[in-house]
Amino acid sequence: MSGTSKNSDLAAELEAALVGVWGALLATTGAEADLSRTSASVLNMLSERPHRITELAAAQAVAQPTMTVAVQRLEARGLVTRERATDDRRATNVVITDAGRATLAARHAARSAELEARLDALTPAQREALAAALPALHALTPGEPS
Amino acid sequence: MSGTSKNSDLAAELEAALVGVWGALLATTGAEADLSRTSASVLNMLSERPHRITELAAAQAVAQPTMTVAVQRLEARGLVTRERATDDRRATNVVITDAGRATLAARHAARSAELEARLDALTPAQREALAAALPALHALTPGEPS
DNA sequence: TGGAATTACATAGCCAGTCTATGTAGACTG
DNA sequence: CAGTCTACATAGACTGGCTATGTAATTCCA
Repeated sequence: MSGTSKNSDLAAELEAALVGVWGALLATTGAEADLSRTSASVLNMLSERPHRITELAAAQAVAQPTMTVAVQRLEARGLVTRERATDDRRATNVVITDAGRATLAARHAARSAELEARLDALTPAQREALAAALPALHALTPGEPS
Repeated sequence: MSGTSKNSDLAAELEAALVGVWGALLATTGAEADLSRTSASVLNMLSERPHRITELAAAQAVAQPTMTVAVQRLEARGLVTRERATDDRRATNVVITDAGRATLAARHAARSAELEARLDALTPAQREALAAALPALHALTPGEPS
């Protein structure tokens, strides 16, 4: 029962652990940086290069009108700008602003700090266990490269 | 730089991994079972024993009116019932229904199946690494006992 | 080449879920 | 027994998601 062993057990325990950790992270860092998961993820995409509304909607798995409104909110907060695409005048290029990059950086810093504080409280062995599990965690996420 | 080593690096990588895994789980299992995180967590609490609105609100770290409305929605969907407490007639005991338990079971099954399928695709070594990291993951979550 | 289909986005209306402020009924207390 | 406290409900506002639909630009093809 321990060699072959039940992936379902591991799945259940892992799920519980993930719920706990993620919930704790959300509770502590989600409050300060008042960006929804979708908005934050959009900003992350835009930090690499401009994207169109439709691209963003597809990438975030939300409906296009949802993304239209989300981008409008981001624009109202000065985190992105919209520009008419020159090649296709129906389309809009959404571009991150300096303020957007700053917000993103602050959010990342807050998360890292929070997680780092929790990591500091662990034993070295526990930290090593986490580090050793990182590749496996990544492997659980097919869509995320590298 | 490797013995003492940088928890900030581990924090950053761990955050990225958690975002990925959690996002993937949400994307696949979150759609079907249309329960919010709070509602699901409430049902989970109620599956053990009935609770009062205030207890639920405190446990979920939401305001009491939020929980009142959440319970009303759950009641409208037949997942819980409310009963006047006999000892304190101001208070309400929120009780899970059979439908509520069924919903919970379906949700858990979907999550487990999804995660198990992903685990099956890993190498045994990766699964062992995840199993070994479970205590550390739990330790990252101060609020969650055992 | 001009009308039909398609595409990219916007608008409108709805719902869930969260908040603060406030109301109400029961319980407690001096 | 009057005042206060407690448990919950209601009201109003906001974010963030959805579907259905509208509009303007582009593409396609007969």
